[in-house]
Amino acid sequence: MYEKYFAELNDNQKLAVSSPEQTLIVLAGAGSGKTRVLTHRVAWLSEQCAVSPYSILAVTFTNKAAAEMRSRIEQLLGFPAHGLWIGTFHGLAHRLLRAHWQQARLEQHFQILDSDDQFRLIKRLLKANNIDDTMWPPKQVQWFINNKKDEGLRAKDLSYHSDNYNNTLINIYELYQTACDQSSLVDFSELLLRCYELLQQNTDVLNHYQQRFSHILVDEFQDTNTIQYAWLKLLATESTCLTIVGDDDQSIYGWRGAKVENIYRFQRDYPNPQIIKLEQNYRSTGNILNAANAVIANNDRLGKNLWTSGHDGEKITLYAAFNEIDEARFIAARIKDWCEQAGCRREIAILYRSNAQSRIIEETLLQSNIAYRVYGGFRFFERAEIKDALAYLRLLVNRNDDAAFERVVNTPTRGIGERTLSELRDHARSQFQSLWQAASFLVKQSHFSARANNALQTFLTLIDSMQQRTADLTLDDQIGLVIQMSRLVNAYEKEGSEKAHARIENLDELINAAAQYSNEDSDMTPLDGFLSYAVLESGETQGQADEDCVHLMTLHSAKGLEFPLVFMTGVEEELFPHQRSSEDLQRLQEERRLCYVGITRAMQKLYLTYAEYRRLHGRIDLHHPSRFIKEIPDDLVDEVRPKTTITKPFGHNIKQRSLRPSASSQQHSLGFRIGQTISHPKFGEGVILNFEGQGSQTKVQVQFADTGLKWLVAAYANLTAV
DNA sequence: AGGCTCTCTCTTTTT
DNA sequence: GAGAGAGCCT
Repeated sequence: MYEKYFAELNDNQKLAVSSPEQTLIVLAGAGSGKTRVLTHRVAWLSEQCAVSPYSILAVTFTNKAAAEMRSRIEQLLGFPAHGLWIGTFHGLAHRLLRAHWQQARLEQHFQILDSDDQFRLIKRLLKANNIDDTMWPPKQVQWFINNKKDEGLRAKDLSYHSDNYNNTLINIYELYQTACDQSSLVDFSELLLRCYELLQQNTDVLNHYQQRFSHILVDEFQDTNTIQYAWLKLLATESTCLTIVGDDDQSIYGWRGAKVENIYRFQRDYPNPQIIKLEQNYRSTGNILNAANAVIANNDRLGKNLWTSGHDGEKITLYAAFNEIDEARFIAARIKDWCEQAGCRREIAILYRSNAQSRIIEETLLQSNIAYRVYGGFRFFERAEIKDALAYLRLLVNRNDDAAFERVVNTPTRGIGERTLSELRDHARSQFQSLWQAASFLVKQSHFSARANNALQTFLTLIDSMQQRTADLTLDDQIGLVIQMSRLVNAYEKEGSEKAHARIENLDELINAAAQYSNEDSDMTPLDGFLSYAVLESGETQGQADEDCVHLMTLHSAKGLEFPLVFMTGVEEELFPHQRSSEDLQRLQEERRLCYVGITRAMQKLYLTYAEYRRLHGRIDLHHPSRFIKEIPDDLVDEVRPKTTITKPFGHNIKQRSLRPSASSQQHSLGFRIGQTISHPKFGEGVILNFEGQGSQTKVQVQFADTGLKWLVAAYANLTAV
């Protein structure tokens, strides 16, 4: 009778699926069937342990993971799992806040601020309060606020020091929160923090959900941040059954607040958990796994070792490209080979550390007639025109939404200039009013010039009449009419460019999206629901999976995916590990985990490529192979060098170079020698400490008296002997 | 208001 | 080198 659940599961997976323990930790290595265990466990609980789906809460990080989990569970159960709560932390928090908006001290029609909205709001606040945005750049302020919220800290929880920088940040945080509250706006971090406070401060609400959710399952636990952990801890009582699944080796989001330590902490907070390691890998060949194991072994970790019952497979190919163009051509050639041997493009992924790397690869694939698709990047609901249209809708729902007001008051232009707006802002601020309230008041007073007054009045009337005329329409008709009345399309038509044309198409697509949207089991109005959906689930709908394309994406976005053939590109110091991560041990270890994630994406064949010269930030620089390459045992790697035709001028150099770059070469170069004092037109006098490279690409390291240590390309540096 | 030039910076990304 | 943003000019 267990066949249904246990078919195709190994012993440890079976153990995890059917564990009767109250607290279960599944340490699931890459490709070890983690999602399968999670979905089977839900089905198991539901059917074998008679746990009602209503009592189960499953938490993930992305909408995609949540959707996939739901569909796989329903497939196992054979019926739709109504009542089962599966969602992202943010999605679930949002749901709770909507249901208990009063206790959460929110307005019923509160709207969600995305990162871009948040950034703009902060920028406006800095300006309005005359805060120097070179000292406190909006990006940093935003990071500070989100970071504090992720730690569960309000402005009042932070202490002032003698440090003016810090104190100002706290003040801005305070100002920002006041502005959000006044406009009924909730940012992403606020969703989590506000929900935490809701549960903490309302025992009736907390008790209700504590009793309801007898079973809580959390995926990707290594990605939880402080507030998410605290939220779970609130929700889980002594009798709650908890299953957490995670992999400390795949924690790659520390930079946005994720705390790997939460896995270790969990073992202290919940005594005697059952710990099951899933180490059998069903994805990759032995060689690939051994490489991954060898690399990750250099980290501090709980310790797992992936193994496979399959064969060793091909060795990993390491290609030392001459430069990034050569690297891209090599990849294109290997893709051609693969496809000629009956492989197809959709089996292939090209991974890179940073998005900037994709350009050369794209150009090369284009030239080689290889269809590709770049993942990540712009999302539909983040496009400017879509956000404009949505801002009109937000104003319909809530006139006090200052962020929306700012966005569309003069979009498309209707003669409301900067001076009118700044007067409006000043008045609103001094009277503690929203911009809408201030505008209504001042227009009535005929406060502005006749022209400005008129223009503002037109805008106010427009919004009001939008609301009246759309009141009884269906969601898509509502949005259609709002777009029409906003004259956004007319403005783009006038512009007439290709870009403007695409924007019009996107607006049409927005209406389509609205027509397809339905919020069955929610007490929100369709418009509230749609607006929240647009912010919270803005991506994902990347269809066209059936096209036979090579996948291009960052290492980060490759997590959770697998491909028969994988190219990991730009495996060079400075780039990977990224220069900004290589000094700090914690961050370096995260880079190494990223490398581990990258390697374990490959099922059959893995190529690692690096370029000896790469154009980065506009400069062509000599690059060393990544330290991660050295961490892979030699016997797993086949090293390939560029064909001599490509690298002729530098061939001797490349042959000479070992993977471990030799410390310092004592040779003379271009008439200079180590220890020599030279002069540079800009940097002044300095002493030559080192050389790198040969011929016209020779780089020289100089310790300048005034400006410190620098690497220069000798041929261009214009050095003169002193 | 809109377009132009100059300057500056330069990961990773989901919600 | 490229894109974003600020500031300036028309």
